[in-house]
Amino acid sequence: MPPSAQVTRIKTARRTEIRRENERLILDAAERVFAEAGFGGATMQLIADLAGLPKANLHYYFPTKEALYRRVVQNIFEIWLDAASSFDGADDPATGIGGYIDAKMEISRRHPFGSKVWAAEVMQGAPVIQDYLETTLKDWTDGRIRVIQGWIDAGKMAPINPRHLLYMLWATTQHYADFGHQIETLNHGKPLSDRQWSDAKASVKAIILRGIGAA
Amino acid sequence: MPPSAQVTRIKTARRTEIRRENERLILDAAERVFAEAGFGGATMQLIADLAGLPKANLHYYFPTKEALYRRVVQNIFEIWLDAASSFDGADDPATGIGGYIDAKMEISRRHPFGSKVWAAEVMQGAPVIQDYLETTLKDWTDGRIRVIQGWIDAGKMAPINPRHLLYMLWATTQHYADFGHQIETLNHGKPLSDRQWSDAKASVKAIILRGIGAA
DNA sequence: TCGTTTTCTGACCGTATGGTCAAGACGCAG
DNA sequence: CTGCGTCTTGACCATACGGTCAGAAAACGA
Repeated sequence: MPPSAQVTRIKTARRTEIRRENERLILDAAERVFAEAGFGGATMQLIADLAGLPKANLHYYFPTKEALYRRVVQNIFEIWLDAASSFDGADDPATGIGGYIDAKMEISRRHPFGSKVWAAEVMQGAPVIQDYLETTLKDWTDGRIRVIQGWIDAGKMAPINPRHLLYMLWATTQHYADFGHQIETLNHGKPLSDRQWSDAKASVKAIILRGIGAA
Repeated sequence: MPPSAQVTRIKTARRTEIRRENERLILDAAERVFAEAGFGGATMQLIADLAGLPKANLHYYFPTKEALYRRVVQNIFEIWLDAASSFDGADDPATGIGGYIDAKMEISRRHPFGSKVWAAEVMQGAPVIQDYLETTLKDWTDGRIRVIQGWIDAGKMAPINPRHLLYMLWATTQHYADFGHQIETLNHGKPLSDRQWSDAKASVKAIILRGIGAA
């Protein structure tokens, strides 16, 4: 590697630091605004204000509103897929599915905005991430269905339809993020406490694990 | 009743007929557009085109975009509450909850657009129907929780947390509407067939009813 | 200090949107 | 036909939005 190239790399790294910090600032603000207003209702001005930057600066880092939105959706999708690790490496459904429920409930708690953005995107027909649904998500789903079917064949759980079990897991865990406002309203207007989150996790796991005969 | 009043009533009835027909046309179009684009992304022009009416005509029947949206949300909320009847008048959880699942799955199938509008509204903090959540929904929820608790006390089902059971019912059944596009994509791009809908209903009921010890 | 690259930002632009309005069409009772 | 209330609609308006741009400022290596 010639010296000039190394210099360039260092310079790039430094530049990248500023860039990354601002991109993070913008992405955080965007995630929140997109979640609370939807793509159509979100404005670049609102995101800029929340990020504490002038609007023109947003367009310096993200050329268009769509590009910014795409990045937000991709980010949450990656977090979402990471929860799969809880699923793998488990020999029995109680461990695998129980761990998956815990992981996804934790995501709902820690990333409620991202979860809502994802939900809204899918509800509107996934105009931006349709290819992800057809490739990554489909592969992921097929793989887990095989795992669950294996447990059924091994007599470790009742012979339910694995696909609908997966849908139930997704639905139930995401509900605590997507409908968090409704849940909060029904909880005397207060967010769920630590104890209540534990109770929610335990309740979901209890019903589902017993429901599939793995309790 | 004086004759003049009768005449007025007939006239009103005729007028109302036209009015109701056009309102229905507009509301159907609006429900679809709001579901597919969100409130912010929806435009009066789009709704007008889908309804086959000039845009100015929409403003004759609904003064503002918000008024139109409010009506759409109220409509789905009423349908949604009607499913409660399946819940009442049941003496055991298998009948009551099983019937409720059937009813809500049917709503997801027949009113996917309304379901999505409702979901988006709640996800964005229920700016329009917050009062419904605090009054009607809260009362409804408290009532069903008492019913479920009664079943538990009578030993008809396992002692799970009724509130989280309700959330699971809502989440799972609405998922088939709100995430219908994702489900369709994972179903080789085709909508669920009659058989697949039956399978979904049966799977959901099987897991939940067994999960609460009422199978 | 100088030169270069990256970052920042106010001012600006074309367009699309929600909403208005006035004029007319239509239905209908007298 | 006439008069009256309801409905219809093209044209129009003010505003807000996404996006652009030129030039200033800052960062940084030499």
